[in-house]
Amino acid sequence: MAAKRSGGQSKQSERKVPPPSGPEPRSEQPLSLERIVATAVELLDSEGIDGLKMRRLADCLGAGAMSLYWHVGNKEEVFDLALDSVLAYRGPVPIDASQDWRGEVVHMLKDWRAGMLRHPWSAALLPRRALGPNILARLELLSSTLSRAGVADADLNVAIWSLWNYVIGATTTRASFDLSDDDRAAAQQRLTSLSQHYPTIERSRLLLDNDWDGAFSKGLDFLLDGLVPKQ
Amino acid sequence: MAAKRSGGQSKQSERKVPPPSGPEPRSEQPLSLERIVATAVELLDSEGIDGLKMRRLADCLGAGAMSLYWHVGNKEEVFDLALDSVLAYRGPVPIDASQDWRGEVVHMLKDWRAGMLRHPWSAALLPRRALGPNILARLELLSSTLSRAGVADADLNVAIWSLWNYVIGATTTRASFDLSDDDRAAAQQRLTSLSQHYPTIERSRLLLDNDWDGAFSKGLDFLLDGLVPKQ
DNA sequence: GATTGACTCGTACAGTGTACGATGCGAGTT
DNA sequence: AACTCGCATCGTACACTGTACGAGTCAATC
Repeated sequence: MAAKRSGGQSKQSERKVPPPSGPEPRSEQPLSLERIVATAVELLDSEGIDGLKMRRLADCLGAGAMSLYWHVGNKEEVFDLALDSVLAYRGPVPIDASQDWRGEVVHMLKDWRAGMLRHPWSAALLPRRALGPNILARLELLSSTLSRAGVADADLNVAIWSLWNYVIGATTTRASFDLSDDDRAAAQQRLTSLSQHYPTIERSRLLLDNDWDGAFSKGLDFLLDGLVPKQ
Repeated sequence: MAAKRSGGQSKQSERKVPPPSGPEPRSEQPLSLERIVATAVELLDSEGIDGLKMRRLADCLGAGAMSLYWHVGNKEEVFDLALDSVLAYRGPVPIDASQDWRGEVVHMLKDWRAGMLRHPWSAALLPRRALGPNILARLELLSSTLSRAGVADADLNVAIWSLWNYVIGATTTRASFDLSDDDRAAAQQRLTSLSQHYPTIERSRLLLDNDWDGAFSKGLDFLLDGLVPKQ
């Protein structure tokens, strides 16, 4: 197991500031990896995953299309960087430190999910990408917390992957099933018209219940119950 | 909650067989939705998700590129059809019927995962697509089985989504992390070089353990333990 | 023979990512 | 001052994509 993508690391270095003349008249400051990634995130937020074109991104930056390729190896790398930039984690309020392991885990995973739903494109991107430093940091936090909570080293692997799977599955699903009301109405109609084939699905209101957050929390509790049985 | 995609349903109907003259000399039988989908699956299997181009698909079928568009609305629809065609489920051997609910659930979910891993592109496709009939059938089976197992209607929703999340997360992860040995070696090296930052990850051999199947089974057991506590 | 409708496909177009090479620029070095 | 050199930018060009459009084929029907 490990991550894909051949480490890119394109050129570029620090640059002399243009003689400090107050806030530039916008869009004339030099290109930089940070600016590129930040703008890519904005673009992804507003236009979605297919809305990110190299030319468009360059336009938003007030640059020529090919200028981006000095800072970035290819479009894929832009995706990688945008994804990891969105997954930074500052940790919980440090008050309840180290007492409540379960609270910490839940907090981090909820924050993870929330962050990805704030940038829905990230959910679709995650499975295909490398493990960036922010993701690894979260996994490390998860590992150490669970270890402190008493999960045996032999089970740690399974525990982490189970939680990972749960979060990934939940966010990708949620991100792609977030519909307009019209869509929802159409889907409801379609489903009831097929209700003789799927009676239990209908009874459970599987596709109609909108309480994604609650479902995520409850399911996470169940999973944690299984992983670390209450003594 | 519901499915995306505006129902397509492109033209096409049954066609008169060319006067039965034994097995055609290959690649001269007429186009059909079935042939298109089957060939698309083959192509996806061998070339991956980016390897499916309309022109290439048409070539493989011995047809002109634009002929496909008589049977199919657009490329997206090809993806939808290929995905659902891969997710049919025949059910378990009917011997142990209805006794062992947990065995049934595990069997279906393992089969689900196995099917998707046989066609790794399907994992990447699933989250973005509509719920086809084969997927809905699996969800219905899951619902009814869990219901029989004693899960309250109020919890059914959470239970189903939890299992869904787990399966989706596990398969997409597995499908995108399936690396060559070289890749794995490189990743191992990279990780150990960062081991001071991620000590617990290293200790748990998170990225190095290759027993995906075992991890999937164990995690699934934990989750089911949480969902339906052993009485 | 004429008409119709199912089906096929060649051509064309508006994009896409990016290879390549020309250009500008600021700092050393001589 | 003239020079080189590395960083950084960008215009042009190319190969390739999905697919709109319309002309073509062919069998069944009138």
